[in-house]
Amino acid sequence: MDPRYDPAVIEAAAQERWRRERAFHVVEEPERPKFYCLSMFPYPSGKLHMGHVRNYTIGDVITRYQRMRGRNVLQPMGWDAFGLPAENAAIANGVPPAKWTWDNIAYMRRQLQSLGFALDWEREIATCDPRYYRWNQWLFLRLLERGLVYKKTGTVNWDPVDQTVLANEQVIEGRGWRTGAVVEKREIPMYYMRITAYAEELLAALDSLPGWPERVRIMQANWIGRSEGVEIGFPYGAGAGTLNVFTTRADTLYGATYVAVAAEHPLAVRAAADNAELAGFVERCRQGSVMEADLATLEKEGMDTGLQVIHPLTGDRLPVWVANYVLMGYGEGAIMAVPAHDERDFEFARKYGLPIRQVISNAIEERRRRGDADVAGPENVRFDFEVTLWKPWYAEQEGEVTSFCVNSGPLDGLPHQAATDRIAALLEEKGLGRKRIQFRLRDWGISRQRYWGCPIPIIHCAVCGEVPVPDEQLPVVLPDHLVPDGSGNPLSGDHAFLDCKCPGCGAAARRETDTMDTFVDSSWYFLRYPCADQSRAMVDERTQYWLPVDQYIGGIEHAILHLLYARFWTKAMRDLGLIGIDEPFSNLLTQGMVLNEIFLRRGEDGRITYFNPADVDLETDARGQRTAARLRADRLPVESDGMGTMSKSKNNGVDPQALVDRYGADTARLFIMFASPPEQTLEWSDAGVEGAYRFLKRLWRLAADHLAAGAAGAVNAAALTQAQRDLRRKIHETIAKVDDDIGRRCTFNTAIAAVMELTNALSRADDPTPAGRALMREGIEMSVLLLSPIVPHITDAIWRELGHTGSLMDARWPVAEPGALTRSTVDLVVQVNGKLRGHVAVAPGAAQEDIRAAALGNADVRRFTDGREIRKVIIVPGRLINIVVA
RNA sequence: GCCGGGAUGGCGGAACUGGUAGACGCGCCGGACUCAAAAUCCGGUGGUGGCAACACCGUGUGGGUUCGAUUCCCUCUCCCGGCACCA
Repeated sequence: MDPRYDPAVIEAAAQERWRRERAFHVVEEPERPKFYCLSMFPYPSGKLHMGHVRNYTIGDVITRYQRMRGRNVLQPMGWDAFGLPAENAAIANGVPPAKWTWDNIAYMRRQLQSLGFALDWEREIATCDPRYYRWNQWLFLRLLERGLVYKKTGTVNWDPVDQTVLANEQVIEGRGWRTGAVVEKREIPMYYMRITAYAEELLAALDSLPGWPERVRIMQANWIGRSEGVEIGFPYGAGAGTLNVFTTRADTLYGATYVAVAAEHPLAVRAAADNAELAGFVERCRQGSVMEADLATLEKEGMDTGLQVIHPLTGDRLPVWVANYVLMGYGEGAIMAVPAHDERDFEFARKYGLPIRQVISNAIEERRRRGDADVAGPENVRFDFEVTLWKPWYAEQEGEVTSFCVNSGPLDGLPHQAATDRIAALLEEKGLGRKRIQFRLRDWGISRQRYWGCPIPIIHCAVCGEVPVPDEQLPVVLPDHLVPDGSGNPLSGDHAFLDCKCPGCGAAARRETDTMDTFVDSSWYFLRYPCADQSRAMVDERTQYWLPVDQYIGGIEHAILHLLYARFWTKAMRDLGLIGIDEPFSNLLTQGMVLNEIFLRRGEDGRITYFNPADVDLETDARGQRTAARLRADRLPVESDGMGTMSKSKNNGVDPQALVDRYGADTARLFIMFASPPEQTLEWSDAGVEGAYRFLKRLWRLAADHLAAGAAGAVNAAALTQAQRDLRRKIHETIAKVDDDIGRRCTFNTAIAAVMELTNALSRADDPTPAGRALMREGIEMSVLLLSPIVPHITDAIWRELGHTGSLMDARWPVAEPGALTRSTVDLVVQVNGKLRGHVAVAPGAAQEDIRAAALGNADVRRFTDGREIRKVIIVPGRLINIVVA
């Protein structure tokens, strides 16, 4: 065995053999347990970034582990190939998005292969391939037939200069990214998918996903936002219908002092028609972006419409305001405002001098008011209702402080739920309200006014209207030679695409030029890998075999949208009879982002220049504390701006290719798995990479030194010295630990640390006896097996050097021998008043009395207990004794 | 603004179910090898005090529960992800 570790040679050899043997290609074997291991497919942006390497290494470790456990494992890969960056590249370089995308795919595929991932490339898909996206179109038509796709207007960002729709990302501080023009909101017709039809199931089924992180399920539940409330009609007065609002606090109806509608609400539009000032306000509300984050931080503004509605119970006339904090997209686009008990209404009412009327009180305040001396005191002052100051208890429903209605006629004295029930009954009698469930979730608008996406299969006919493209004419193929220039969709000017015949009447007609949201592409790609070559159907029986995905791995940033849309599509396809599963992903692992330090200099003109950490040298003092950071080129200091996600704009990316070229794929894989647990953010460290490389060199040398000393026999467990038994226990404890860390916990960092501990122990062993040599061989073999999912190339090479002829990838995953794990004594910690004071060694399973006596008799312990009263002795079996003294 | 998450030595992190805080790695210090350096190997390394044995302090802030809290509860601060057209 070559004493020098040469990753370039061994990695190329292993990869070539895997390719020749089609080692990663799998076929359906119904009698074997299957395992579908899926990583989120990449957008082909040009080259891999560290986030990809992390994502796919996690998936590869799980894949190889499950394979060694005997499962039939599918790990596919493909390309989320439609989207905005291809159009941006076209604008910048004049290259057609299709060519740019396919070139990127070819390059990134080679990169993935060089990292040694066990991917079945024979199932590769790209969403920009008509053989894939024709099934987007086909399913769109099926959903259209069932009313799950429909058309209505939606609000978009409009750049008035470029005359084009902008993505949220293209709106910078309310202005268009290219033109700098103030962005407007514009209403345009769009196709929607009726995801809200599945809202109840999408919410309820979260409970059936124990393999998902709690935080993702909570985020999805909050996103769906089911709330039970009451829809209330405020009559316009002259017998002309009602203004409807939805509220979860119908019990505060008597405190409603005004009604507010969104600027887009029909009532606001009507009122603005003959009120110039109001029209101006509504117009101002139309400025700026459509993003909720922007809207939610706006200063609350509003204007009286001059219109009034009638309170359904008191008959009072309430003013109708237009308010920018009322969202058209939620509920009815109108609210009843109860300033006394809603913080936003309170702020608004204070600003515009609208009346505030208390209708909720609480027991403590009421007792104070009646002069109950027991509750009089400074600590209860905060329960005074005060009209100038907001206090959180105003908005309490029922909690520790019992609240109930006041100043509310028939509701007085009732708590929240009873009052809500009463109000609903009273309103229902009058035909002015009913209980209703409202979701925060909105239907999914899928129309995009863009070129580089899947065409929506609709034909516009002057006679027949909007006509679905017949199935036999699918796919509607996107022309691949166009080059967008940033001023609208080039499809609108491409007559070869545009012009067609109406399938209904045969007249000349025009194709729909909107394309689909790229979330559509990614909502079902995992169903297509199993049958990527199937040309006659969207999915087939192979989909049935592989689904659901047993382990899905991807970035936490997809916790809501992508995962919710994919769940919705799965359910919709199930209801079309295409698949037999309810949920697509049984287990979900959400990886954290990859960060790196940001270095910069601020110029005199305030301009910031960013420097790549690879070009910066760090200086430290004698303790290792950072003293300076200097740019290598000019030796002058640069400023650190902390850690941030690797990005082009901050110039703090690390190119995975450079890493692989210098250290090899195994070092890259090892470092990225060792640096932090997968769900946490990962901070890049060049020194850490060196450390990973050093470990692999040590592992290699350990094996080479062992082999150089000649053959070793098998371990005879019955004839070992105490030191040998201890080492053997370490070997088998490591097996148990690594199996648990990889198989159950997915904490690959601690699995690697455990093997490092083992190889450290092996290096120190220095035992030339036959038994010692046999133990060394067992230890090296186990280390190689346990590390093989993480660093498959070096372990494959050592495995062969050890004389094995079969493929390591298909070797049996090791299992700890129970006999090797037993101990003759257990070390217990002794605490006095919770502080560590001593240790005692006892036999496993020693009686409590004996443990107690050993602890109390321990000399280190008696220094702290002698002369003091022993009040209590707590014994935690196998762990510690805590002696409580006075 | 709203929803979700995070904060532990000089640094990344470990401590899994409330039970020895700092595993493993990096960095740093000392030593071996070398003409020398690199590489490699050996030893040390949370802070403060002490010659030492040892003691005290210590898991973002302030409080609480407990025999015992990095872990559970409340408060605050800062950082990160998402907010429906980036993917």
